[in-house]
Amino acid sequence: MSGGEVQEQKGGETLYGRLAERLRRDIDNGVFEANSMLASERELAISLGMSRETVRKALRLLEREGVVYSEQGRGTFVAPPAVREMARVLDGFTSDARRRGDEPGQIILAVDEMPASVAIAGVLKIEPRRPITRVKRIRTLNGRRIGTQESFLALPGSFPADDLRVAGSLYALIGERFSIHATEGLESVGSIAANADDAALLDIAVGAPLLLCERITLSERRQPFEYCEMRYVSSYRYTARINRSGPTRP
Amino acid sequence: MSGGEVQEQKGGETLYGRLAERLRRDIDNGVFEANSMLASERELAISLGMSRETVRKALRLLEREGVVYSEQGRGTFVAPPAVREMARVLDGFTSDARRRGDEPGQIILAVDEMPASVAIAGVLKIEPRRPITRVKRIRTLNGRRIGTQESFLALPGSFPADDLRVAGSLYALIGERFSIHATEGLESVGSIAANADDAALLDIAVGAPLLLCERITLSERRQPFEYCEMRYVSSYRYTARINRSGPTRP
DNA sequence: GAGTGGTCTAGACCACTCA
DNA sequence: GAGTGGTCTAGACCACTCC
Repeated sequence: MSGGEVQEQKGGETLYGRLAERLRRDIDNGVFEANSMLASERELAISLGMSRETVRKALRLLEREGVVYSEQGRGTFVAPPAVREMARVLDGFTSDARRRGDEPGQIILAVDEMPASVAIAGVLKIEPRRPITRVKRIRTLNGRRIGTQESFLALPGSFPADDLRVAGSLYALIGERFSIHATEGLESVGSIAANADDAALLDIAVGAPLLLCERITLSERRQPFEYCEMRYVSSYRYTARINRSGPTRP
Repeated sequence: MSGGEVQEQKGGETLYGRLAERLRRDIDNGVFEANSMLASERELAISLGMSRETVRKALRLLEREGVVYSEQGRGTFVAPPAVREMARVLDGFTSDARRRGDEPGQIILAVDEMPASVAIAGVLKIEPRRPITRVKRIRTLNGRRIGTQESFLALPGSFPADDLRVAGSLYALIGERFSIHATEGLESVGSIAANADDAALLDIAVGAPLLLCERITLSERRQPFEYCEMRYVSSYRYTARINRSGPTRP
């Protein structure tokens, strides 16, 4: 048994991560045809000089990304391009938009401190009236106004609006300033009619249909630190890949 | 090295699946407090008589479900209840609603065959004018009409509306009848104003804001077999847990 | 029956956190 | 430095598909 031998671990990445990256690139570049079979896990392991479990980790990663799919007893196959091109994660407005080749932007309307209302204190798990930071912005796409966004943040301190203008991304600023890193969140979507504020900010009629997205964002330690409400005009769409895996009802 | 020993594999499930189930149940029943640390992977492995990798598989499964979270160098912790109760997967209208304790229902308006339009043939990757099955339904929640749903299905054959009434679930019927099993899909959401049809079916005013959801559903072999358009009244909401894991841009 | 993915093991080293 | 999760290995058995 030669369990842990040398393990070169170069480049700061993992072995399976590098293999996944390489396979992903090959598949994107059309080295393999859609639905064609990859080499078997055992073949890959032997030819690359790594363990089969490591190959499997790379393949399971690619499967979760929608790049390949495996079937027991048959093999591992290249997913059709339509599937591969699907947006993979809803990781926020900016990258969602960038992924589709659009240029996102923002207009910062306000960054101020206010006492938490009972409702917001409830979702952020803090005491009511504790000071929170409010950030109100207009989201743009290729210069066009497509929605408003209002964030309520429970943070150790506040920051001036100019810092956000410089940083560009709210999450990047919060990560750098307060060492709070967003990991996941609960999102909820629905529809709503534009009110007078929305109408004025987005240059639409009162009563026009808007896409309403609410989000509670969690830190690494799973503490909610942001409640966020977004209202998008109907031309904007929000896209995601959905896994239908049996969760055994949480 | 006694690699593959007896491996009892009873009950048709996997070892790590049963461990995950047990931990999930204990956590739900409050055996552990929120944010409290679980036994370490090594301890669990020894005390349960299984390998550490198997314990890890169970923990990674629970982590993806949002039940626990791990931090390198610190330990594995119970996620706060708010996180655990988050809807885990958007696995279709019915279970999304059931998870929140509501009673979903449907009114089947039409099941018929029609030639595929160019647009639908495009997304389903079939030739235009090939016959497809159309299913139009009204979705209800606790008896109230909350939305319309129109599915366009590329199937080897059709079925009478009564079969769908008996089966209850469209996916269950398709799985049983044609051995096509839905695995994942691309969903897109936006907003739209109600047209005359929507208004009549949902008993709302023309122009009222609706939540528009489109879905392309894929089979196990990653062939698209359904294009589906859903329109929900604004009181209905659609909820999901979002992972913010760096995907290295697909 | 040959080949495939799915599970499981016993052990190793590494990176990290925390006292 | 003790303890934790993260990675990796070499090898085994099982369930499944396809010929």
